[in-house]
Amino acid sequence: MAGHRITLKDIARRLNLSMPTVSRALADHPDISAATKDRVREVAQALNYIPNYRARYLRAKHSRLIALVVPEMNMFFVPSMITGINRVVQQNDYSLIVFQSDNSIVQERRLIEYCTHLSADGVLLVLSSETTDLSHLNILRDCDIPVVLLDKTIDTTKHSTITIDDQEAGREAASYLIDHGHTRSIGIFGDQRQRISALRLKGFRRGHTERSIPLADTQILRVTMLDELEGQLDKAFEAHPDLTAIFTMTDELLVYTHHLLMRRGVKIPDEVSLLAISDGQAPGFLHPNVTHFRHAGVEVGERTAHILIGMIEHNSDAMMDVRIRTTLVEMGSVATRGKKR
Amino acid sequence: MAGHRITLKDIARRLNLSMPTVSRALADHPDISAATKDRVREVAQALNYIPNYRARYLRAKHSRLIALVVPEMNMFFVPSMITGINRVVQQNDYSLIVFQSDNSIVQERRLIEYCTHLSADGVLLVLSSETTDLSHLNILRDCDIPVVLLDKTIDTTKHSTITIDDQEAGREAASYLIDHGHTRSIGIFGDQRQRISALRLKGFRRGHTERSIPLADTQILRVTMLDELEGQLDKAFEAHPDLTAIFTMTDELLVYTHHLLMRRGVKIPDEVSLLAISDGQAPGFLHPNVTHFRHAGVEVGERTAHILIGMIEHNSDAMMDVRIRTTLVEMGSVATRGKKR
DNA sequence: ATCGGTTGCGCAACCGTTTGCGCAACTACT
DNA sequence: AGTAGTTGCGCAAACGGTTGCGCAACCGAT
Repeated sequence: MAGHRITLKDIARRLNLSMPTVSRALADHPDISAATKDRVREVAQALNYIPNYRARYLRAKHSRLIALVVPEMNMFFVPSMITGINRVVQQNDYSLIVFQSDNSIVQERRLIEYCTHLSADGVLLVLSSETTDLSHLNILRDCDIPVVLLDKTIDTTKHSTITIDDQEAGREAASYLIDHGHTRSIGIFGDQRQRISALRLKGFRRGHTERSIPLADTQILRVTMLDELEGQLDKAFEAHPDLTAIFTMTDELLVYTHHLLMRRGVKIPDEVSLLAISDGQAPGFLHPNVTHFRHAGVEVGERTAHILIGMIEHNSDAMMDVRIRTTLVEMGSVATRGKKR
Repeated sequence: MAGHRITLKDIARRLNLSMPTVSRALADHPDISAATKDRVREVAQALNYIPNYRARYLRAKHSRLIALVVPEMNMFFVPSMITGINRVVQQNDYSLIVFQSDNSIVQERRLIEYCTHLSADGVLLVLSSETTDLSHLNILRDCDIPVVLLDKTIDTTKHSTITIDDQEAGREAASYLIDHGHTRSIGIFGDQRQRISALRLKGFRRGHTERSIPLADTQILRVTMLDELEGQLDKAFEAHPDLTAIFTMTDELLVYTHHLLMRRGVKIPDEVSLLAISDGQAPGFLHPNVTHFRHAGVEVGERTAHILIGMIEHNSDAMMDVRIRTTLVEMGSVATRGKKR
């Protein structure tokens, strides 16, 4: 029986029926009598019939495929985000197809194009760090494929976007530190060409000015490559012997900063307090646990997938710009200083 | 121009050619003259022609789709494995489609079936923890879809399998500790119903007996749920006040164990040495860094993908059983004790 | 002029499924 | 008996592309 997959035609032949009848029987179409449906189902079962979705969706305009393009699988945000996306996607009978651009704009463009070849019903995109404009998304619009940008974005976007409220998170972090008496902290931020970094820094700054706490430029670390961190941190400690707190903008920065602090023998939070924006996993296994503003990847993924599926199914081209608020999770790495609080 | 995607027919009409000619021109078929090819390509470009892969592969027997089914996206192994798989898959012009079974056998079965609907060319499967037999893979054989099991497997498999050499890794770990003078260590292992746990434990045991070092059953922790770990660890410390080393079987166990040790104020490696089998990421940001037998996810993914693609393209049903050796990465968390070298 | 070979293209079938429409047979109502 | 409505099914086209084969036109060699 091998060498040939059972088709509707086989079933039809076996029952002296026509293909359309078999097709409708399996689809539970009202035109077909109950008796026939039973016979068809029985034979389909016996012959181990497996529908061919490629053929089915060739006729339909949709494919029930959703593509996700991520720059890389880092260990923090992306896996949990995929978990969230996957959950919603599977619930709605779509399949998720994952591509990785390796932070290359060339790859990203190629993959987006590939999505059109596959006739994906929708695209979820986390921009690569090289991406500076969104012209390569035009092809999606030409094909009427909705796209939602996640997490990372750039300024002039004309596309639906889900991010966390980066600026607000930065502001709250600063505010939280100041509330606990930390008037001299340093903030560790990523590549400033990325909007996400710029916004978090902007918020962090604003949090200080709002409370009229000075924030020198030497209190801001801008880390493009992770291996610069150690040197920059050394300098910051030298410039600010009185610093009492450190804020890290991402999980990557957090775990490495934590590691460096331990190596210096710095006691957390007795000597230096530590605060982060995080997905919530790393803070739980670092010691001591780290207080953070949580930015739950699963939830971001779920909401994003919902929005995309909504766009697909209601053919809506409405542009959304959702900003997800972070939530404070106190885990004891920030000590209270001075008279405040 | 919207509302209708350009097809070969459109191009053909525009050039007064037939569809087959256009198709062959774009495929660079030798039967077509260079002049015609140029004209076709030009028009295709101008009209923004996008091939429909569903239609193309309807005729071909293959889909150039590879499905990956994982139980969950934990933060350690899976992301790096996906990175590796993705690299090879993309290099070979396949696409990777990722499903998550949430550690449910029901989901796993459903997803495997779904792979057949999609006519995936091959399936990569990391078994869910609930899976105890492989009968749900028969449907893949019926459809001539090759499958490779990764990382996790069960005993009676009749399928190609890529794992690390779990038993050997366990043995080497024990041996390494003994070499460094640790004759009283405890080993932390996962759910014993999983083959991977049983093998690593078996190896750890053998490593001890080979060197005639006794290993009491109280030196073995079997952790099914992570929250049991703390209690079991307390007991072990009580039962073996002379213990000098701890071995953890996975990254999850490592980070949590590390956390608990820090909380107890245990100095690593001065008071207790720490050794792990790991993907290599966590040991780098824990403090101190952790010596481990590395089990590189990227490499596993790459090799697996290669093997699967080989099976697909050479139609080989040869069964392979590849065991990848781990490599020792010394990061200073294991101290040398006693007279031994 | 005849023949064999090449070049460049079109015809038609095919992949597996869905769907609009038509139609025979049957039922029920006047 | 005639009409109208229903029930259950088949015909054929369509989705968008690929492929085996045929064939006319042209080439150069005999």
